[in-house]
Amino acid sequence: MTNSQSIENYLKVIFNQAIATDDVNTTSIAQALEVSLPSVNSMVKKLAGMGLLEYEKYKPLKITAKGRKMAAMIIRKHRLTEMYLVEKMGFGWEEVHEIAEQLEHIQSVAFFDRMDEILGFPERDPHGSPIPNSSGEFATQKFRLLSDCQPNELVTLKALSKTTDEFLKYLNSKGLALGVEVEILKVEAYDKNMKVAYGGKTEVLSALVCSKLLVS
Amino acid sequence: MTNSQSIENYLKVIFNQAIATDDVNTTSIAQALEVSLPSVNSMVKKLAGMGLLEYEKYKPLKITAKGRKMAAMIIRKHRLTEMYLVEKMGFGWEEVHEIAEQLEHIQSVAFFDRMDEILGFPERDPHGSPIPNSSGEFATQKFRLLSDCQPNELVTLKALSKTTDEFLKYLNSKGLALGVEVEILKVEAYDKNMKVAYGGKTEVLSALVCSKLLVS
DNA sequence: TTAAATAGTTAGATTTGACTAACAAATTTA
DNA sequence: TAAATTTGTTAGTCAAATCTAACTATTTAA
Repeated sequence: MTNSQSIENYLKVIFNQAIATDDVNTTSIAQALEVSLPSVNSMVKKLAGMGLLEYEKYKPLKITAKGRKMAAMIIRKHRLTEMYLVEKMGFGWEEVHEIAEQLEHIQSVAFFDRMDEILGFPERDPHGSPIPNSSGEFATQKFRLLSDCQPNELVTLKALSKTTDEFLKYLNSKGLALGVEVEILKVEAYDKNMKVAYGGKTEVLSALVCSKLLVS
Repeated sequence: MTNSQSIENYLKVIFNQAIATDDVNTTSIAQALEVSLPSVNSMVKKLAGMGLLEYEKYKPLKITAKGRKMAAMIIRKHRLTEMYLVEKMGFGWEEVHEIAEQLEHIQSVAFFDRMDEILGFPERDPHGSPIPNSSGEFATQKFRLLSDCQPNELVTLKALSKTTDEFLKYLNSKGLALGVEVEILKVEAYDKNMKVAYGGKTEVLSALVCSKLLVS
């Protein structure tokens, strides 16, 4: 095999970090994968040898076009799987990440293309993250953070940043789902708590929560 | 991880051979997995250490109850996946083995239990092989080989033994599918070719083909 | 602007699961 | 039953992916 699960996991992490900052550093990869720095160093050299990264000693890493494409295909598998699990198998959005982490390493292209077709070629996964198409391209539309919105705005919840299963369960308990219209009633100056209205009720959302909700 | 994909593949092969003969020998495992004899030898010791096999030097191997159960769970995953791919994702029965070989190593129990539920707890996979339930038990009903049937018998195709994708494509081309009623018209004494009738036509099936078709 | 802290690297060990070469036991067959 | 063949085992090697310990380069801050 030319690409092991390990390689795929590194590539995915590197790709995700490259979206934010373009340059990627070794330490952040080590943290994301919960692996030692020397492990990252040796894998990085290997990936560079495969033409997936540009590597020079002590310089920040850069992902190549080839690396970006391969990473996009893995993320495609992950997000299609999440969508399939929610839409076609009845799982909750807080249950699917773990399962998709495993399924994303399945090699069969036909399997994922069939999922894609059955789902009607969705552009976003259940958490609002874009799903790369079979060429590796995906929607780049940027949403605003709810925490950057002002009182009296009426916005729609479109996606989540940095989710965890715990956060998703919290959102379930508050009746917050993608597509919900939220009106900002008040922003507390002191701690940036937001008083909002949606689904016929009012709630107070902490700054932490608001910084993870993407709206438009 | 206490069970790697490698361990799972060994266990599956050993289990399948144990069905036929109870005793299992090292060489047949090596052939089935396309691996060297010393590789099998060292893995067998490891599996014995895990309580999945009984091993004594130069003696035939025996699978333990624990090993049998673990193997059944892997086979359950494989066969449920095949059934799901055919019934819910529109794949042909000749396409699903390869994909299921990969999916059978997914750890999530919920994923397979959900498949099982969606499929209505099927007892057999698309090739007629029994699917172990979530406790590891499965149908043991034995079918007859078509090659053991006599002229003038009317039988129903129930399952296949030793299938390959090529054989399945051959069956597709002949319009042979599970559930088809087959009447045996004549058995050629010399080469055991069978002249049979089904679906409003007659065909001549070779002894090789007849020895892979299970009927009742 | 140098000392301290952080980030990255090298060397060498470990584990897993494979391999080849050499050998030993068991079985088959002449 | 003795020789030949087949089957199983041991010893030692290798590659992948991890680790710790020790070291070097870069960045930050006193």
